[in-house]
Amino acid sequence: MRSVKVTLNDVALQAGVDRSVVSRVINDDPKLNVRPETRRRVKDTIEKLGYRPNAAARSLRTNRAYMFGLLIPDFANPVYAEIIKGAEAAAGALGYGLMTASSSGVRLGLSHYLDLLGQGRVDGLLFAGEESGHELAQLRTAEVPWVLVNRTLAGSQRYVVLDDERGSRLAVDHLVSLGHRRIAHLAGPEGADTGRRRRAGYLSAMRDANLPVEDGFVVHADYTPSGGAVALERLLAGPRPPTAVFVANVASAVGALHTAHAHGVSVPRDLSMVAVHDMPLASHLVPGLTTVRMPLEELGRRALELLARRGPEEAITEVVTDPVELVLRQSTTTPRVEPAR
Amino acid sequence: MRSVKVTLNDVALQAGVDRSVVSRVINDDPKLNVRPETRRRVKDTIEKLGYRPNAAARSLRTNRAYMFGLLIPDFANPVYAEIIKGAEAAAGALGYGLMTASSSGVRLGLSHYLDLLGQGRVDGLLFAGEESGHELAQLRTAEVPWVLVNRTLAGSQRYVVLDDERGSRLAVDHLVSLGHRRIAHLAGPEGADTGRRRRAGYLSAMRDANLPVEDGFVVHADYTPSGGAVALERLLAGPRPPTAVFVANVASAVGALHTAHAHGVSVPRDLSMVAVHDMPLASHLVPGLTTVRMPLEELGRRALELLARRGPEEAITEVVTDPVELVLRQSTTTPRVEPAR
DNA sequence: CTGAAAGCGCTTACAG
DNA sequence: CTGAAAGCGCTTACAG
Repeated sequence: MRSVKVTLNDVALQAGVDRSVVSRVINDDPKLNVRPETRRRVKDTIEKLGYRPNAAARSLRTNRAYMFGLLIPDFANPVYAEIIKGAEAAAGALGYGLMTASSSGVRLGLSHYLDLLGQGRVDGLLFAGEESGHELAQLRTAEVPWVLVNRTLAGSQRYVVLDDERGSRLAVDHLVSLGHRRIAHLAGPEGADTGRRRRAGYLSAMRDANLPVEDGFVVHADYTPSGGAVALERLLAGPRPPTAVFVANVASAVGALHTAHAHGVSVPRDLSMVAVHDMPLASHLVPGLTTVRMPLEELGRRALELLARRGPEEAITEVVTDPVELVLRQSTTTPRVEPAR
Repeated sequence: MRSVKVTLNDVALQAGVDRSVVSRVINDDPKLNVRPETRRRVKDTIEKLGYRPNAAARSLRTNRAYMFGLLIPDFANPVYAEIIKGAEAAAGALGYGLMTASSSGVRLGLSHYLDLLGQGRVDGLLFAGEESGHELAQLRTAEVPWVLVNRTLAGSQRYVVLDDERGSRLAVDHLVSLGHRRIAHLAGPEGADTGRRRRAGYLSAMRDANLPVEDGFVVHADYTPSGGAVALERLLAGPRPPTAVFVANVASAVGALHTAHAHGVSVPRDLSMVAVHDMPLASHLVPGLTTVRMPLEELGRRALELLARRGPEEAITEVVTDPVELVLRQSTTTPRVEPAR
C-alpha cells in the first residue's frame, strides 16, 4: 500500500544504468554480461525501492501473461478443491500463476467470462465446467488456448478426463464380490458427462456379472447432499429396494447416508453403499464411507501441463488413470438376506 | 482458439473509422457523438471480427485492471466457498472479475504471490489467510490496496470480520438453556484469529452463566475433520467428560461426530454438540448438526465492496453481524444426568 | 559489448 | 466536433 509507484526507470536512474540492463538482470538474460558489482547494485536497488515489474506492461510487450485461468461450476463441491490443487501446483512449477473463478460467480456466463479475460490476461484456460454444447461455440471465439477438464464435449479434441468407467467397475465389482445381486445406481445429473461415463461403467459391470438392472434402479441426482438425499428416497420407495447402491459422487452420498438413517435403513446392514471420490470427509462420516479414489489432483495437474505444453491447435485427449482404487471402510458388507438362486 | 489476433486497429480499418472512435464506442464515451449508423457499423464489425480488447494494454494505459484477487489458505475448507461466492458476486456487480488462489498453491508464500501479481494485474487484494504477523510486513510492500477477511492482525486497520463472539455466545447460551453445566470447547488452531475470538466468546458466556470451565475442557484443533476427531478423543479421555461441546468449526465437528460414534458416545444422548458455521453438509450429517449460521457470503461481499470503494489509506474495520443465528437440528438436547448441585 | 529506440494495444487530452 | 499523437511500462532486435 505504498503510495509511490516504482518503475524500471526509477531503478535504472538510481542504480546508474540503462533500463535495458535492469530488465536483463531481472530476466536473467544470458546474453547480458555486466560486472558482478553492477549486477549486485541493480539487485540491491530493486530490493531497496521494492520494485515489482508491471505485469500489464510485460504482458503487453511479450504477449505472455504467465498466468492461467480455471473456471469451475461451484467452489462448494469439494471435488474441485482437489483439481484446483493439482492445477495450482503445476502452474507454480512452471513459474505461472493460476486464477480460479466459478461460473456461478460470473454473472452472464461463459461469454462474459471470456470478455473479462480478454486477451493478455491469461495464456490459457481450463474449463472444469458444466457448459452445454451451445457454449462450446463461444469457447471457439476465445482467443486463448483452452482445455476441458473432467468432461468431454461433442466435436472437441481438447480434454483431460478420469477413467470413470474403470472406477465404476471397481465399485460394482466390489459389491458383486460381497454377494450383492440387487445393486442400484444413484447416478449424476442427466446432462453431466462424468455421470454418463459412470453410469456406463455401472451398466457394463452389471452386464458382465450377469446381473439385471431392475426397473427404477437407476436414479439421477445432482452432485449435492440434498440431491443424493432425495434420490435415495426414490430408491427406497420401490417395492423391493436394493441391497446395495453405487453412488456417483461423494457429495450425493452424504445426503443418501442421511436419508437411509432417517428411514431406519442401517448402512451397511440393510444397504451397502460405495461412492466415487475419496476425500477426508468420507472417512469421518457415520459409517465411514467406502469409496473409489480417483486421481483428481493429478487430473488438474495433467490438464494444466498439457495446456501449457501443447500448441493451441494440437489435440489433447487424455485419460488420467492412476490411481483408481477402492478404499474400504464401513459402509459395505455382505447382503443380509442371501439372494434367491 | 482462433489463430489471428484482432486488434482495435483491425476493427477501425474494417469499419472505416479512426481507432479512437472504436475505443470510444466500446467504452460508451458520452463525449463522443457519431451518427447512429456509424456506431452500428462499429459494433457490427466488432461482432464480426470477434474482437476482444486486450486487457494488458487497457490496464497499462488506464492503470486499472478491473480485476480483484483473493487469497485463501485452502480450497478444501467449505467455509471459503461461501466467502468466495460473496466476493465474486460483489466483484461482478461492480463490473470487475475476481481471481482466487490458495496460499498452499503459491509455492513460496505471500511474497511470491505478490511478485506474481506485480502491478497492473489486480486493483486490490483480499486476504482470507492465515498469514502470520511476519507476513504483514510483506503485505506492506504490496503496491496494491488490500484488506484482511475474517481475521485481524496487530497493527492493521484494514479488515472485515464476523461477530465471532456473538456466535459463540449464542451456541453456549443454547447449551446452558438446555441445562448443560459441564460444557467443553473444541477450539480452533492456537494461532487462528477466528479461533481466538470464538474462544473468548465461549469463556465470557460461561462466565456470565456462572459456569466453571473445567480443567482440560478447552482443546485446540485445526479446522479439519481429522483435527476435530483427535481433539474430541482428548476431551473424552478425561475422568469426567463434558455433557456438551461447543465446536469452533463445522469441519472439525465432522471428525468429532465420528470419534463420538467410534467410542460409543451417542450424540446427542450422551453428548450434545453445536458448531460454528452452517452449511448444507451440516443438515446431512448423522445426526443433523446444530450450528450457528454466520454471514460468510456477506463477509465476502462486504470485504470486496469496501476494498473497491475505500481509498488505499483509509481504515476499514468492519464487523459483519447479520445474520448470526442458531440453527437447531438433532445434535443437541438436555443432559441425561442432572449435574450435582 | 552496451544502450538508444521502437513498439506491444490501448485511451484520452488536445490540436485542428 | 473529429482524429492525430502521445504515452502507459516494459522487452529486445539492432545500431554504434
